[in-house]
Amino acid sequence: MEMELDWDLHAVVRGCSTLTSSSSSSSSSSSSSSSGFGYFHSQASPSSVLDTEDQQQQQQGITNNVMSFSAASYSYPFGPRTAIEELHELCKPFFTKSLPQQQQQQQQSLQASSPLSSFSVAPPPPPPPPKPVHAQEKQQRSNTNKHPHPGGDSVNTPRSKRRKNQLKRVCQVPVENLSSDIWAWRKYGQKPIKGSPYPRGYYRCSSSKGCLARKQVERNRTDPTMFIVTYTAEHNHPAPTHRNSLAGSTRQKPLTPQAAAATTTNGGESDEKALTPTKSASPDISVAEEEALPQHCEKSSVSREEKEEDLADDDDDEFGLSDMVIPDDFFDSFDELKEITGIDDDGIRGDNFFVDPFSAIAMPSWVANSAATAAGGS
DNA sequence: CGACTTTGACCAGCGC
DNA sequence: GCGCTGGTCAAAGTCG
Repeated sequence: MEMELDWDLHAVVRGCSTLTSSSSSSSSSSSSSSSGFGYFHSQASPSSVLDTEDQQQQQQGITNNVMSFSAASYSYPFGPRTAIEELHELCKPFFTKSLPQQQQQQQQSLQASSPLSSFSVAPPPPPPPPKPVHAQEKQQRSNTNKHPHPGGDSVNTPRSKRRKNQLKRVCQVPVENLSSDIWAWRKYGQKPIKGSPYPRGYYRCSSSKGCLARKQVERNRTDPTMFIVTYTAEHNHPAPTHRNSLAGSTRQKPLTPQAAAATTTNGGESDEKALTPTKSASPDISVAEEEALPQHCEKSSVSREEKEEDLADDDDDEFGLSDMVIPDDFFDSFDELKEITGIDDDGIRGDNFFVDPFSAIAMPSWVANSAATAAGGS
């Protein structure tokens, strides 16, 4: 049942940083090895991404450009730092550059052939050649074409609605991976998406005011155990070494009257909301979830429709290659871990799952919670 | 008090 | 041109 779905990952965003810290520190303030993410600077990455992206799209569409990241890096808690670094490494290709097509394909085959595909580790991406910044230019252009919003929060980022052909990176992230992002994200909106029973959450980088980085998170409509994370724009600042004051805090609020009402009046997302006992209505995954390491990442600058289409088309592909059958395989795989770490089923499937050595590295408890519920609930 | 989530409203992009 | 849809804003409320 989805009753347990804990969409309340809100603050999560920050939680990710936690995982970077040593296992002893579960609080948000933990320092992360974020340095590893320094690569996510805006200038160079977008362009290369775009380039690759365009190529990929032209050559074969984006459907196959999937990178798989997984809990693999988490799988072995021994050596938090290493795990983190690994994580970062895994994220690199996603954040800054696209994995060479061949590699990605290899990756896919790898995944497809492995029962534990979700745990396969993407090989570190080769250093991409420096490229001109097309993506940003594109975005800038698009922004400048619009009227600055009266209440706009940024001087150089006029309010822009849909950004046609804006560079995007689409990732499929398993619930268990929804935590490993060092960036702090702040939710600024949520909308039900037509055709999808799940709402889409909108997040922006909260680390820096001027940062244009955004991400959208929505549950995969065909596989609720997976989340579709779409990254837009790039961070224009170094990765935070630590999160803000509220980092790691999960705003678990009781169902407010308003939210309660919302649950009954919100169409598509209503069921999800209704299923959210501990949260007000936040069907969408929290940041943490989203930030999770990308299980499957695609970069695309395609328009919405195209993207959705691709995603839809990818479903087969993605599932074919990842076959994220989380429930059994996933937990089975943890049985061994369980043995090693000494945590019990409750620890694994429950809130404490990621609070163990493994979790300390990988995810905050809240993530575990949401992940567990999501995996089981859907 | 600051940062966050929630949520309704606004508005631009897009298809017809 | 119109309507639908998605992306963003901002007020209100929550939390530490």
